[in-house]
Amino acid sequence: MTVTKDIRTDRIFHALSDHTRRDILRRSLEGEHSISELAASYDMSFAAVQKHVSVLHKAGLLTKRRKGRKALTRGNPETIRSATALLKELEALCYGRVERMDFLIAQDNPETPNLPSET
Amino acid sequence: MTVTKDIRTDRIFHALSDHTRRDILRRSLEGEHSISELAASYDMSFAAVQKHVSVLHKAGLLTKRRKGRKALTRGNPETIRSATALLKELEALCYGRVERMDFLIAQDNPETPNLPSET
DNA sequence: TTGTTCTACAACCTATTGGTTGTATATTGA
DNA sequence: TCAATATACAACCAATAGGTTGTAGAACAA
Repeated sequence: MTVTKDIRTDRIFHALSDHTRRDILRRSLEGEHSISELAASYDMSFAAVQKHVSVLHKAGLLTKRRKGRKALTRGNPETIRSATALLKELEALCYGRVERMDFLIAQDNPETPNLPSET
Repeated sequence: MTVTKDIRTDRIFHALSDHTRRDILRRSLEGEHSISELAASYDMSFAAVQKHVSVLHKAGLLTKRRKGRKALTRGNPETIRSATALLKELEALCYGRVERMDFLIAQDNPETPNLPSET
């Protein structure tokens, strides 16, 4: 995997890592919205929402088009699909391990796995 | 969607937004690895890799188990699947829009969509 | 024309991230 | 026993994130 592709992937997942941005993305996937229209829904300044839109835009998760004085945002399913594909690849790696474990069965590891306690 | 679930989702995508962490996750999905074993592969300190593992762990993307003095990491496919499911939901929203656009066809928007220039 | 709306963007502030080094502790092997 | 290994974790630092306010310009509506 190339460095630039890594950086693009970093940007996509970073953009998805904020729930306000995920919400903006959801709405932009359902239909076009102006930034001020979006901004009205959140308890933060217009500029803050504008920045969130910018992060999504730079990640390629949404496109913008001008309509008069409005900037209409629209979700870009292509980019979401590329992220989904990457996650599917990760899942596939796991399946690979399960298969391999069929061969290496009855080995050791009785210790209980350890997920962090919810905080 | 509840706040705590939002926070958990934030953590998952944040953990995925760093290519070193994605690489650690890949390897941990293929099989168990000790932290020092992982750390040997990256051009950064042991402590830095340890922090990356911690981020993945807190996001629920991997589990840890003790084996003597080693801490063995293992990828957790369950969490990856939950992230995949969320992205699939987003994609579905988009399909909804396309359908709706079939009804609202021949409206306006001739302007070209605008993705940011690659940087 | 003039006021309003919508966007863009700079400057600023605080919290978080992603790295570092250093110290402490448990486990292993000779 | 003692040195080496593996981890955990604290303290620190520079850069980035996520918010704010303020300013400026373009498009619209009266």
